[in-house]
Amino acid sequence: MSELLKMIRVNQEFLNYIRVLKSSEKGGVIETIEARPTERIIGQRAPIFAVYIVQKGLGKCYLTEDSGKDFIQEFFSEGEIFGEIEMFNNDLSFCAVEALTDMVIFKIKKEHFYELLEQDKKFNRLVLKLLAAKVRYTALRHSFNQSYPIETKLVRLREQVPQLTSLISKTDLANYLGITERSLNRTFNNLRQRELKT
Amino acid sequence: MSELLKMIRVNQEFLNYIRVLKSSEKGGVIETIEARPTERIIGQRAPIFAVYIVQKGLGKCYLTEDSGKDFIQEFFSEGEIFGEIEMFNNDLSFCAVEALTDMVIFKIKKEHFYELLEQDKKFNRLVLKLLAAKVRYTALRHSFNQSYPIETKLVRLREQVPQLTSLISKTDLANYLGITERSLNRTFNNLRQRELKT
DNA sequence: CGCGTAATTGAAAAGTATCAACACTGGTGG
DNA sequence: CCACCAGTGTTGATACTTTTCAATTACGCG
Repeated sequence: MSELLKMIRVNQEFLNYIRVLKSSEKGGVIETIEARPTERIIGQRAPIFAVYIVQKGLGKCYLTEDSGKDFIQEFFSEGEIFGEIEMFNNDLSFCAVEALTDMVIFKIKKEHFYELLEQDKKFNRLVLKLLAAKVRYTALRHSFNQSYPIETKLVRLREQVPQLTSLISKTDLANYLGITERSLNRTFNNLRQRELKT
Repeated sequence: MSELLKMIRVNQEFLNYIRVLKSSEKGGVIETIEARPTERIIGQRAPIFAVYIVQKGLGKCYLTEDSGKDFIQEFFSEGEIFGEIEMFNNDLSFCAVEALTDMVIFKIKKEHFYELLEQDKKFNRLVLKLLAAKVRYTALRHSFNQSYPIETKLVRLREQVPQLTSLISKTDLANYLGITERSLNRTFNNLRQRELKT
């Protein structure tokens, strides 16, 4: 697993292109909305009428299982899109999306999203690319998550995101890793102790 | 989690369309290949020059972690495509694909795949759709896998695939669930005993 | 100050992996 | 035809990991 598994996903290339579109003559179809921390942008099992692209800020995409447990699929930041999965199969959303910080978000209504896909080759290509990246990311993360002990996962995360615990709450972290907060704490403590000894 | 999570994936709509293409004037770009059980069709971390669509048979898509553990991403059957993820970002393959039964497979070379995407709107649309379905499937499976005990997972699988153990080896089953064979056996035994008592 | 949410901890219980031994199968070659 | 082999499946005992539960503390904010 030498593959890169970013915890907080971004897609600068896509964001740039959305900005280009926004300032073009057809830019009218791209709205801008805002969200404050804890605000839910889309709910789980809800019909979806638009896609959203993060312009600024940090959000989480999570789903609540029947057992009551939450599982966080991904944290997304600049350039990441959501709501698009549901567009293609007319599904209800399988994730809820919630803001963790103040966010600024582009919003494109369903019908305009379709139009763009049909009429704008570059847009079409970027969406294909980003879907492929999502599949890859999700698949690799699942495999990694199943194959290594908690400690390894935590060490990885800290390497990537040094400010880990200040950015993301312990509760969210635990739900991202699919473990309990108790286990998260114990592992943190073990790591800390071991680091002091050396 | 009332969502449907098929263990063995199929995509009849896509397969039908590939067949239509194959018998059209441009059908020449679609080759047919075969594979026998245990044969590896693509290797992990290999460059990919074509996409493959299953016409008949059953295959598994798995990846080997540094720890030596195998993790099975999915089993695919008729109409499922693989190799496409790597096309869009010019990545090396992150999964190996291996035949479990005799297989017949359509093969479309990279450049022709691109052409189809650009020139055939319906093909383009079907690929978008199928990528979205893959994201959804992978995400839901990950969540489910992390959130429930082994027993629940097994019960689910058996409901879906009654002939489970005759179709898929215990080793593969364990690797699909991300558990050891020992745990798989114990859980099967527990279930069996409990069913006898009632 | 007081409320609610998030974080922390210990002890006990439950779940899973590890390991090592053994059984079953189908194919291979002497 | 039998002995052997490799791969797969099975099991018990044990050690380890993780969750559960409940009790406590810390923190931000009106």
